[in-house]
Amino acid sequence: MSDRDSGLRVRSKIWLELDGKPVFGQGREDLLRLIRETGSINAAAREMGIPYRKAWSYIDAMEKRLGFPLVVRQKGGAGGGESTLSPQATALLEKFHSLKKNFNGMVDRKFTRLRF
Amino acid sequence: MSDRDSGLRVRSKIWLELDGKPVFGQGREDLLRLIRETGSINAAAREMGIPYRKAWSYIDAMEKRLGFPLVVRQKGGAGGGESTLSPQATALLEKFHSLKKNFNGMVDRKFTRLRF
DNA sequence: GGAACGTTATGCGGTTTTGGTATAACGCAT
DNA sequence: ATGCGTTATACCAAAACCGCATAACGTTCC
Repeated sequence: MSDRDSGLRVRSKIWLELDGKPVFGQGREDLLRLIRETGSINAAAREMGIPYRKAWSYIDAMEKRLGFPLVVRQKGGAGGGESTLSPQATALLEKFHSLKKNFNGMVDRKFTRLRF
Repeated sequence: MSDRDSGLRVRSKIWLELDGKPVFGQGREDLLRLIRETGSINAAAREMGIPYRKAWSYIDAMEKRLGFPLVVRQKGGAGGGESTLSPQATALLEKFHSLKKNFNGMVDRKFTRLRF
């Protein structure tokens, strides 16, 4: 190592775009995953530490861009309502997880250790 | 190919952080490079299609976080003034370029071609 | 020596985007 | 019917953004 560590760290991320606009990334993956676990948009938002409003607008924006439903919502009913993932959302989650896993592994091995 | 192309594209980027805060990435690299080429913050901003104000605040923020000068400015003088890159900025540019080249090559080969 | 010029540097309103709170709608259980 | 907790939306505040305007500066030209 000829370079002294200056504290600069290399970071990177991967996401999905549609027509040049971001549509799915780390934060959205976490959100969908928590909705699947908790069965509630509200609970998922709380657990992520973001306001419900933000979680809802995330979902709304994703669905509008993708053109198919990600979260099937039921308002009212037992417990006030609930939300589950659509089959397409589950599939997307699975594929993105695999993609991210490969990406992170590659990046960690080759780049993240670098110092400037 | 079992999947039909839905238009979703995989994208990724790499950048540098200091204390968990982003400090240098693609946009800043372009900016510094254009300043080196044109010898002017103003001209660089124009060429990037961003307001001078924004370019200036980019540089200011970077320098404050890094703790050393990136752009040596001279206001007044022949042509009204000029700006050149500090040796440290040139070094940073070179290192980041190399890093990005490796990163992009790897990503293009392994991920960008994927379709969802 | 003085005015002009183009650049750096900074301030200021108006505009748009984002965030958070408050409120309505809903439907099962009691 | 009433209560409850959720989804959904309206509304206002806060923050980021943009463009314009202005000042400071030093060489060049007259």
